Amino acid sequence: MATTVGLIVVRGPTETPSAAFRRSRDQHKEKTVSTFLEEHGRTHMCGELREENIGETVTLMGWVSKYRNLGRLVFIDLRDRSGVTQLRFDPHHAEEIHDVATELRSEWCIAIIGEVVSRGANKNPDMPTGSVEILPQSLEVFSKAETPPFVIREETDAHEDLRLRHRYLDLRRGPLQEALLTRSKVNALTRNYLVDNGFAEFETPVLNRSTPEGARDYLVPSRIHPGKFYALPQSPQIFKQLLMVSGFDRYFQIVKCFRDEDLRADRQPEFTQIDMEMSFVTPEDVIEICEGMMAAIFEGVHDIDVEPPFERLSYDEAMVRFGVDNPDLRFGLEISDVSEAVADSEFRVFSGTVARGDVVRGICVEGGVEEFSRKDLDELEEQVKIYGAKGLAWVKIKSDDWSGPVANFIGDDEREAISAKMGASVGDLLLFVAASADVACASLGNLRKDLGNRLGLIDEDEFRFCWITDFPMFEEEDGQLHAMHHPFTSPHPEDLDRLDGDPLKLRAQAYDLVLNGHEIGGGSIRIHRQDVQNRIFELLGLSEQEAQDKFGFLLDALQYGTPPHGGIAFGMDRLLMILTGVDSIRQVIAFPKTTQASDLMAQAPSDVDEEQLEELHLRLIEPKSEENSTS
RNA sequence: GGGGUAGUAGUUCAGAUUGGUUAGAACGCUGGCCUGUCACGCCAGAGGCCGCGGGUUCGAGUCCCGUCUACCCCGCCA
Repeated sequence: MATTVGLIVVRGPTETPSAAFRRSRDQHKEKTVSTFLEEHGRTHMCGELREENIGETVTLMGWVSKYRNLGRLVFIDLRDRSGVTQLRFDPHHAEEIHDVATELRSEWCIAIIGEVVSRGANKNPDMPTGSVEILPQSLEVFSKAETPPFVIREETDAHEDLRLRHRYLDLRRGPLQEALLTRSKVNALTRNYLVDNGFAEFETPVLNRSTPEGARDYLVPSRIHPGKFYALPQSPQIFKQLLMVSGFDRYFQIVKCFRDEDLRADRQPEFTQIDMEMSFVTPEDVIEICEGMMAAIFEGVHDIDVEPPFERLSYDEAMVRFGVDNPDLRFGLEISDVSEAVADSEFRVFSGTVARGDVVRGICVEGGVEEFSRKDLDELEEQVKIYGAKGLAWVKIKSDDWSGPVANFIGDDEREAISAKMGASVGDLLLFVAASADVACASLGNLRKDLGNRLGLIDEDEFRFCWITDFPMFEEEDGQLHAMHHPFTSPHPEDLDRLDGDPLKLRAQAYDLVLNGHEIGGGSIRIHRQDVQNRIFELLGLSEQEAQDKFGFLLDALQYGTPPHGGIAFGMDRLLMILTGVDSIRQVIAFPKTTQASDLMAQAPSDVDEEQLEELHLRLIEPKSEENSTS
């Protein structure tokens, strides 16, 4: 076989590296097109060679991952998305190729043709391909590489902003490759499952009309209609309901959604939903389909059985026991309400709080007496203050007595009642928050999650699903009602004839799917009757005219024989974050944005030309901020 | 809008309490040596606007003020 040698920098004795690089680049221009790919096809991926391939001549293509020169013997780890194979360049086998190999550097993109041989006694048991190596007979350099700004290997300690600036390099690393390939797999599993269950995939508009409800919209100015704007969808909610009106029966879409709100580790301005809607269904039907879908995804990705049906909790029960509507059920540390037990307490903070109609709730940390120093407890107090708690009262139950700053104010009868309520015994640490129910829930609910992490109570390999049901229809803010889910959510059937009672007591036919403490999906049965829809708008303080202005086309559609329908949407990014065991959704998105909604690689958002603004009938009112002094 | 953490070689960090001659280490990079490495090893070398701007001072990486960027959180996200 002829030896092909492609673009190789062989540096002259007095030549600088950059001069050598330029010279070889210029030489490469003469050889305008490599004919390597016309003559040779890839026969294997780098991660798949095993002992049974010994003796075969293979063609591999990939990147130089690691270079080890032992003098006359050169080893190179060649990497592609499937893994790594070791190449051995030995002057005994091919002198010319060996000389060329000594010039290779990290991240050059190359192809080799060579024989698979056994490593004999030099096997590497830590590599899947560790019992074989390749003796290359020919080598083609497709392209050389500058030294990357950070080393491309499985584990990196480079800061995230640097990696985001060079995302295409970060994405060469194994963990990110796996995450994105898992993402692709979940896409395929989802489509297969839903299509098999009678769902059809439809696209809905991205350029849409702005609706004032909900999150802040991303707006797109219209060139053709001066002064008017499209909005990017926060979700395809109304369109999927219209598809039900049209009779498509079962719809799904894997779709980008946009919300212009502040970011978090699990929130990006553009994110992907698995969006579904079904006609003629009860919540049970939706839940069953979703459980089947989760089972298919988890079996396909991790080969594990998540064992539906999943546990269910009402919203009220979740809030009382766990303080949040997205409880992590992988550990205990449940919250107890001790308001009654401390109503007459000598400790005024407790009794005063109860007298005001607020609550005293606590968490019993089994065996926590030894675990927590005064400093630790101060830290925990800081944690609850974030959520508005004034303080964190604590008591250590030691064998002889209760200790802690407030212990003296708690009488014997009270102690007995508290212990009974919290299931406390000697050696336990009791933590209390006295506050409004909202603050007590938020502070203790989040404290509980912190404690679960801190005490190592969480089995990272466990996937614990839970449905939260019976959400309130409305929440109140400054005397104004807001829809908790969205204004098209149907009231609970048992509450339908109580629409004239206290609206805050109305329950919705809404359900969230929670996995390991993250809300991964939420949906509801929708209102399909116009009279009910009008009543809900009324409760929300929307006049008929306003409702018509905002949602007129949906209301019109409801007049033409609407099937009962309902659906759900899953947060694909959050689901993947849990599936791949990472702690931010940036790690499962190919090109994510920073917490300031910037793309550090593409440098978006950016300035635009005056002419573009003009065409769009826009004028900037803020003076342009000066260029960043750091950039 | 608010709270917290960080920013010093290409990278990850030390140096900061106590302002003082020439700002260090590791990894990476470059060169040399090395035939079984796989975090290869050994030797040598290059590499710095101490985020940016201002102030205090005889003198600032270090003290003060402002500002920018990244990350985490509260608010916000039907």
